[in-house]
Amino acid sequence: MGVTIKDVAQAANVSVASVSRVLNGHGTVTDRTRAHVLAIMKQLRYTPHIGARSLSTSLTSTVGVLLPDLYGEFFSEMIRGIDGAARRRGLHILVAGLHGGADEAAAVLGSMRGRVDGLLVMSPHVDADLLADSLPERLPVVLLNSGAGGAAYSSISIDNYSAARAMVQHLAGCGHRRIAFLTGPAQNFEAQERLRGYRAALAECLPGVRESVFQGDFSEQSGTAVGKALARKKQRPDALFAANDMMAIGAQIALQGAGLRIPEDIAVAGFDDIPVARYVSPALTTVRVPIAALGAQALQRLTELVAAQAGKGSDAMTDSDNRVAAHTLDAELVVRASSGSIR
Amino acid sequence: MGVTIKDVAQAANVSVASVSRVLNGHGTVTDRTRAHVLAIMKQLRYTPHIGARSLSTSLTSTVGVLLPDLYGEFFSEMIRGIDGAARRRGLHILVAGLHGGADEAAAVLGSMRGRVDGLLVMSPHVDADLLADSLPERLPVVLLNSGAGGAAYSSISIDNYSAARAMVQHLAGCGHRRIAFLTGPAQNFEAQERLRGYRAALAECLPGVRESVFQGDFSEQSGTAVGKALARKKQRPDALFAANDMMAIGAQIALQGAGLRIPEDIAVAGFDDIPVARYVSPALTTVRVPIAALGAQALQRLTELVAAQAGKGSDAMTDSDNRVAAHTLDAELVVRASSGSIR
DNA sequence: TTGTACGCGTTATCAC
DNA sequence: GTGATAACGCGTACAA
Repeated sequence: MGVTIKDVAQAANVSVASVSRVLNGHGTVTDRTRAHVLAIMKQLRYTPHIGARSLSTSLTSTVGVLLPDLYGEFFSEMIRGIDGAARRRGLHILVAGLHGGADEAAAVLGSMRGRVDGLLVMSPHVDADLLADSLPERLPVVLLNSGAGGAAYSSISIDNYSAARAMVQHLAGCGHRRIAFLTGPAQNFEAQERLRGYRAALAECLPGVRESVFQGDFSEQSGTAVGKALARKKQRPDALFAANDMMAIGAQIALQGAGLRIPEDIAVAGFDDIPVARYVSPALTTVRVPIAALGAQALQRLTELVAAQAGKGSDAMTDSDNRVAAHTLDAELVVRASSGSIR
Repeated sequence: MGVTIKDVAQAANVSVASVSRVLNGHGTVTDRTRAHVLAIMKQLRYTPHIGARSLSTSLTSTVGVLLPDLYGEFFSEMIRGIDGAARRRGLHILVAGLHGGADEAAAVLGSMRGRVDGLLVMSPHVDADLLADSLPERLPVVLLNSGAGGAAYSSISIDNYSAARAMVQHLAGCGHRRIAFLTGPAQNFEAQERLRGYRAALAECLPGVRESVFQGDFSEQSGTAVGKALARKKQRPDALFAANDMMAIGAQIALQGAGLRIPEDIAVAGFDDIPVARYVSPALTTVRVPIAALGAQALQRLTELVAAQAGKGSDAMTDSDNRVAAHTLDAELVVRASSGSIR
């Protein structure tokens, strides 16, 4: 096996304690010995064994990242944001995809003991109960884009409500009156919030106009289905606002396939600003979600929790500390210049 | 802190040794005691502390995944493939992005000691020398999409050469004669292989026709630049084959912007089959890289190496084991049906 | 300032 | 079949 702290101590003619002190800068060491030890460490290419360290410190300098098996850009952007923030703090990230349902989530949650100092969780299958049940010890947790934590867990999400509201306001401002909403899965927190924003804006900008909500599931396919259904209708909406870009794209292509012009016959708007949104024609008008920033913020929040817990020990503080109000980030309305899907 | 093996032993009125035996199924235990211990473990919601275990077994059941900071779909697909394969084997993955150059790579490499049983590395900045220099102990490594390992390290990649060759053959088969190639960074192994495939097919199918290679850097921007330059030329190629999809898309949009029709005036082909390739119009003809499968295969290979090393100890085998010939996966030519970018 | 010795949670090797 | 107990590598009182 690798070179240990003992080897370094022996080679430097000091005790392991001194080497440890040099390593962590805690105790007091002569500049002379410090330099000597440092030199030996470099020469021997010594790297501390994290597992051993975490045994005595109960710190791993690693955070767990639990993500749903969503495809594509969203996933990678989130990881990039988290990884960047983690690297800046000298942390490592342990990534796991939560494919299955609650049971698998519980298993993964459990297997995190001793591996991580905290958890970043983003999953529709995880709620406060499951967390409380299958979480090892008092592990700090930050929930991402989920309202499931309630008051018990810290959470960070974008302001889905306001963003959706702003989009509908924009559509109304463009002169559209019959604005339909293509919503996501009913249990999905983000979908709920976006729907809420749609309704609020409708009540606000177009009083008396009835809402028109179609059910989707965030997939392109469901967007296609609704697009086709819409194309067949005698009385079509002026505009369709989909709860995410993939559905918007599916709908847009279906509508175009049925001979309708975007945005002349019907305007289309999305949510997320995934890269593809720029390349369909006309380019999609959408809401930009600062995914990477979201991940970075979440990690930031998590490190605070970790520090707080480490500092205060098992004082009574832990509870109120975790109960920090949910924090939200703003999203940005993206209206593409040249050939937009809204006019 | 959490409940330890000691707590379980005490609650079950047995020794820690017995609990450990139940845990790992190694030694011999009465069915009766086994059941009892199991019950207590469940009741106490005990989870083994991995750090401690790895200290005595020097096994972590975790593999490190080092990826370049490439954006988007490629990144996430790769992680998905690896994560799936890892989960099936009960492994965890530690993900790190290699943003900077060689020095940062070395640092990250070093910090993996004690954390992982093996490493999956995909980075243009990592070569055999760096690996040998900054790798802790005899850590098994599998290189992804890189020829940098030489004979010293196991590597898995797609057959860039054959795939590019097949694409050019296809283009020639469609009647194109003046086929230009938009290449990637000169140091990039994959770009080199694709260029080699282009040249081979040219020599093979269109003897006498001079090659026409433009320099790009895998970015959409560089594709745009070449597209614009091409549009201004008096004598244009029949077809443009870009070493990746982003460049192909940039070029296609630029060519269209200059009033040229795709594929009538000039055919465009790409490489990767990123999702956007399906949504640009006309949809891109491209080479599908089985990214997730690639990741899964790499993990598979890595676990074999890990097992081999663990089994044989530090026998003389390790060397020849690692020297397994580089393994390649096939890519698939994707010719989109309706409105393709090639005709 | 420096060194000794113990504990962290687990596994594995012995005796019993 | 079961129970002490020595590692594993490191941090850290405590003593010197």
